[in-house]
Amino acid sequence: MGIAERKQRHKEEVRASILEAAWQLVVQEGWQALSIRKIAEAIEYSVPVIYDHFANKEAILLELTKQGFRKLNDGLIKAKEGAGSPEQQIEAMAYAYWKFAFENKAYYQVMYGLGIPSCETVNQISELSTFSELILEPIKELIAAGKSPKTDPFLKLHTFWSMLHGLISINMMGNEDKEELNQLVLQDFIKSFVSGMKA
Amino acid sequence: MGIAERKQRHKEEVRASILEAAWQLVVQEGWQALSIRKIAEAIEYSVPVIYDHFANKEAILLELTKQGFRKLNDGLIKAKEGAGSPEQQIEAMAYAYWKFAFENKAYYQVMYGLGIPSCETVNQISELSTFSELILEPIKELIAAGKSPKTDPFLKLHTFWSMLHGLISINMMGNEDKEELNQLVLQDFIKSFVSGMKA
DNA sequence: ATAGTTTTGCTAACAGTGTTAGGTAAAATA
DNA sequence: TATTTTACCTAACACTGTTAGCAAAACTAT
Repeated sequence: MGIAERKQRHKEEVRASILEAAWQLVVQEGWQALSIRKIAEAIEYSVPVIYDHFANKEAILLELTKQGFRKLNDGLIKAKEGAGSPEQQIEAMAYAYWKFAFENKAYYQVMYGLGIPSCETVNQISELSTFSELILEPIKELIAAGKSPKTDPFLKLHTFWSMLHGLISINMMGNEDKEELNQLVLQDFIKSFVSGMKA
Repeated sequence: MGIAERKQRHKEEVRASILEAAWQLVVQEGWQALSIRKIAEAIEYSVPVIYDHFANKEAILLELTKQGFRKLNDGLIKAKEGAGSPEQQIEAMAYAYWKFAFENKAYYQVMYGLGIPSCETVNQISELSTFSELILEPIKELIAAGKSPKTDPFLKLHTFWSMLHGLISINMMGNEDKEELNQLVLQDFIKSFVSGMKA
């Protein structure tokens, strides 16, 4: 009965090739230029085949965002593991986040930014991000060791993430001449964020 | 020779009606649903007439973003004028910025967010924002009055804006149940931002 | 091996998009 | 009144996402 399994395997291959082709197109031409027909041409199948694997174009984008979040999370986990103190952990993760965004601009733009995914889609996604859990721990440690142990860690988490996201998204839309400045801003922010919890 | 002027006036009326119809559609159905044909129908003209007034769809969006920036700047100026000390000015402008974003979600999404305008377009836009000039002054005052007068005001400006933008854009994509939290984050941030410059 | 059934993949279409070429009728000018 | 300019529209082109319906291939059962 290896037939069914071979078919299954083939089906998954096609599905994977759709995602791969889609990703290639997004990287090469930007997500705006992504089209079902181009994907079909790339995988050497006709258009309707794609709809046997994905309900619609948005589902493909959603899958790519999931890939992006997985990759981001991997990077964050590694950064955290490689760091020692809570401060260093936070700093390392901030840099990892920053690095991911700029080494994978296409991913980041699909993950946030573009208005394409509907609201429900975004909510599904945000659950995927383990960023919260990863960074909440060192934040709590820092607060506990500081002089204001009543500080709300969720508040700080939210501040941290917002700042990081804002810095990245502002940097992504155009101003490529100010990268050094933003490096400084990132450093400045991390420093003041950390010291703000100690005090 | 009032004929030419009457014609001119009429042309401007049509142009204005295009922008108004476009704006209506963006507000009602979101910017994704905006189409040239819908605009044409709304203004009761045929499609090509629109191209007598705008080079392409993007030019219409660009004009809307300009309107948005004008409105935002007006709000910021008023907020600044109504405030006293540098701290209060910064706080008032942050709230004005926040308020604008959520009372004019469509504007804010066209101004930032959506990947539609090309990079050149965005660069044209960012010059329009007088946010920098407005907020730089109280930042400088605050730094001068503080204990670290060597602090780079541009750095602080950048930090401030990034944070604000990040907070808003994260809040805009979905999580409408956490508005109170984000209000707190905004307060928390402003506080730590201001005190960070005094120290 | 043959008949029937499921799966697989295609062509072609629908409805929508931005954009433009080309023509007509009205208006202004001579 | 004749001519030129302007205003405007119809129709098309080249795309987009999506789907209905059909032909051929592959598998199953007799």
